[in-house]
Amino acid sequence: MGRGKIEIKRIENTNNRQVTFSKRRVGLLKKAHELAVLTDARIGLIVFSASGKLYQYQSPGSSMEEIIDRFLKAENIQFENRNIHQLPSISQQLHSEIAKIRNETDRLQLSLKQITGEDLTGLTVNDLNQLEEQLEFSVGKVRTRKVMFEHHVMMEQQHEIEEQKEREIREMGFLEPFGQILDDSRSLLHLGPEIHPFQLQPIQPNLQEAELHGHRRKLW
Amino acid sequence: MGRGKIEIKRIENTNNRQVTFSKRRVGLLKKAHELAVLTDARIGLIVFSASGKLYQYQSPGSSMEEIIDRFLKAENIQFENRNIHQLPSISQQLHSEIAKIRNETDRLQLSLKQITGEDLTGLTVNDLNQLEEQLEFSVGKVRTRKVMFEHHVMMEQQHEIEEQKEREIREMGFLEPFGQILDDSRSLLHLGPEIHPFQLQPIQPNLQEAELHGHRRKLW
DNA sequence: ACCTATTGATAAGA
DNA sequence: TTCTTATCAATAGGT
Repeated sequence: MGRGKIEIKRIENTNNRQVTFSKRRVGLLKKAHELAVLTDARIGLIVFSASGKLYQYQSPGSSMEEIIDRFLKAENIQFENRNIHQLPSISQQLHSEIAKIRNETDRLQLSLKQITGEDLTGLTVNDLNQLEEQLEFSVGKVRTRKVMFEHHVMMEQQHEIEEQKEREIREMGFLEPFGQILDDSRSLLHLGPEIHPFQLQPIQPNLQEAELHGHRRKLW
Repeated sequence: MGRGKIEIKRIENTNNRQVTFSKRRVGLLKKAHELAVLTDARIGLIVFSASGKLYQYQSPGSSMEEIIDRFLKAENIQFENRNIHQLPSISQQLHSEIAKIRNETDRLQLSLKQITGEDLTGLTVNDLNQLEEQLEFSVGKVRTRKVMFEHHVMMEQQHEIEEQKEREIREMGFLEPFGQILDDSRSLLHLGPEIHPFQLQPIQPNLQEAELHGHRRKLW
């Protein structure tokens, strides 16, 4: 994105390298900020220039320590000389941040109460119809997921059996020709040989009539 | 840089927000990598999606721990210098308060995603059964509520009719109202919320890509 | 720093 | 989610 294309490898010319660092560093921080704001991501970015100067970015309302903390927990890493300290802070900003998140929390709590049926006060008949439809949809997703699980387990067992057979055949001295075929067929099914966290493909919900418990629903 | 210009502020549409996150996350990591390679910078980048998934980048030949370590040391020095004029404890408290509320928010968001079927990753068959049960319960509540509404409307109409009759009768010279019983039925609608909190333990968000994209419908 | 031709990133839609 | 493509944004090279 400039007057010419450049390869992504170390820029040998010192001056160009420094200029590029300055320009792209700004661009990177900007991108990080945009991502954080647009999508509610929590971001921590640390940049040391070749000459050792530090630049950093953290998403609004976060401290780098908070992000690092969370990162280390997620990574389950023990970190010894972790000196937590305080960045210069504007407590007013923090307070308004807190208010913001609290609002969000309240909103979520209400949503949950409504969707669990714990609190349906204030909902119109129309709201209730929509809610019911959402719930039907959710039930469908859950059931689909369950079926997929069962299927997955079945395949797992099938695989065990196949492997056992294979071993037996091999022990009997009739080896070779079958192994490859089996492996191929497995890869077609995208089944890993080990236990994988199971994943569903996104399924487009069927907005058409779904009849459950003999209850009829209207389309919208 | 797309079909249209967008403002840098939180994207309200959930689907767009997730899509944008996925795309821009890739872009950001790429930019970080390019800066690192082109200019010999040491970079550590930590990104948590709104749903708590972790993504990271570190420049070639670095580990995130190394970068964090270096960051903390560098910050300490800077901080030491500024510390004279700062009272860390207050904003530290605020940060930890924010972290606390955010955890709660994350938890709620996950619960909502689970109950709407938008994200069922990480749930065991047992969890799914429990969830299904909860959903059936919710549907029941919603339907009951709808029935009560209908009943209420009916009663309302009935009441109209009765009053009309009454007026007619009165005009004809007779009296005697029947109203009290009907009013009682109306108070049934102000049922207090019954408690049946939905509870699946929030799952520890995991690393790397595992994006599930449920269907989303705006209810609230 | 500023300028702008070009390449790169990405929003919207399929 | 992935692919395409029209548009907007970043930036390489130059002043």
